[in-house]
Amino acid sequence: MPRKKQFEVDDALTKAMREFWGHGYHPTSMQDLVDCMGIGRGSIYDTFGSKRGLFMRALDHYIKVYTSEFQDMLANSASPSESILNVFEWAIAALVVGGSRDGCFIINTAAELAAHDDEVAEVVTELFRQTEQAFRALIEEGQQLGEIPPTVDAVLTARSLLSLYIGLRILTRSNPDLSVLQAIKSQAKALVS
Amino acid sequence: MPRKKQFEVDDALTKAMREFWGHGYHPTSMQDLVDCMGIGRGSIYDTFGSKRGLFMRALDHYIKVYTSEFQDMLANSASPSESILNVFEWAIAALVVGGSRDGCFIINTAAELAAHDDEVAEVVTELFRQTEQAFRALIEEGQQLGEIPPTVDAVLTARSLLSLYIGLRILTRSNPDLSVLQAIKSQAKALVS
DNA sequence: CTTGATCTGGAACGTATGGTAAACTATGCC
DNA sequence: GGCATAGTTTACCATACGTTCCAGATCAAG
Repeated sequence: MPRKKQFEVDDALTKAMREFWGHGYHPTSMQDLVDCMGIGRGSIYDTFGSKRGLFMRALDHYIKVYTSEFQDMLANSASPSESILNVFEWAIAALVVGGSRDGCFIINTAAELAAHDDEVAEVVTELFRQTEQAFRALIEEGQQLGEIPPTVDAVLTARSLLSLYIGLRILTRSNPDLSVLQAIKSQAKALVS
Repeated sequence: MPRKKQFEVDDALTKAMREFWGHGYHPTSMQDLVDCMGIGRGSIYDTFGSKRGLFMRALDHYIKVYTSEFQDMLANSASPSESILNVFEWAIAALVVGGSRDGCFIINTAAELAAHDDEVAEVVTELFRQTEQAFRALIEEGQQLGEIPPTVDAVLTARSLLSLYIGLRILTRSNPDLSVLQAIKSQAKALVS
């Protein structure tokens, strides 16, 4: 009976995500989204309801991708402390290899919207919390393996790593100076050595 | 001969700064600015040229105020390492005392605009550089006084403090969880102990 | 092939945007 | 007091915004 959708929702979401990620919520117009997603306005509104609805879906989509890449990175690391370093190396590589100053979608969104949008704040906070937990788990794992000193406070250090990471990502948006970014990575290493 | 300005430029700038600071560049409309500055559109355009011109002036104004407060804080601290801690305590207090999630204007601007606006990126990067230098000077001063171990790498640690600070400020925008912020402050202390 | 449900793309809507132009008002020197 | 100068106010402009709507295209079931 019904006609099938002529576009893949996930494809469209990925394109919208990239647009929002790079430019932010407010500077991205519906026309930009129509152009980059390759589908009509009507289809966007039928499928996602509103610009904000599309943004929230794009944010969720990013979290899925982000979480997935994060897991892959963990799986491909030789040890917990190397996993931690890889997180920082990965963020630096995004700048060096791609030359992209887009940073992290979640962190950009935290800065742009979270202060005045409680729903966004909740999503963002939850991911920060998860990231902190992931760092904490890696630290504790490393301690059990004996490669991270037992004197390291797992909770406090996980929170510090999160803050260092956010700082690195924000610096990336304005300052492509590698030596600063490498210093932050070194500090992350020092915290778990 | 000419009629005198009926408003104080600095007053108007302070009001505009607060508006941009709290809401960001794009979500702030000229009408918002007319309302909050208490002067007419014409006067704004005559004095500041454009919305962007006003924003850049507001950003400069913030830097003046920020730098001044920074110097005051340094002058009122008992020692270099206490100065460093006060920077973090000050950022936390802005949330606790005022309940404001506005964060730091510069850091918000770095996240919102720096990636696509080279002039903004330059201003922001310069202030980051100055902040890093201030941290570095404090560390070296503390080392000469013997309160910070000579084994601490001043450059690397200054950069880490900057990154921790930026992270703290971004977290403030979404997550008013004090224990996380206190952990970051503790880490800052640990880095210079 | 017809039918009916769904999807699509673009036209159209009302509003709000950043910016401008011009009339009006106040000031201080001649 | 006139007059040039500059500040203020108001109305306005063209455009761009997010959203809605609808005519037509496309599909699957009967």
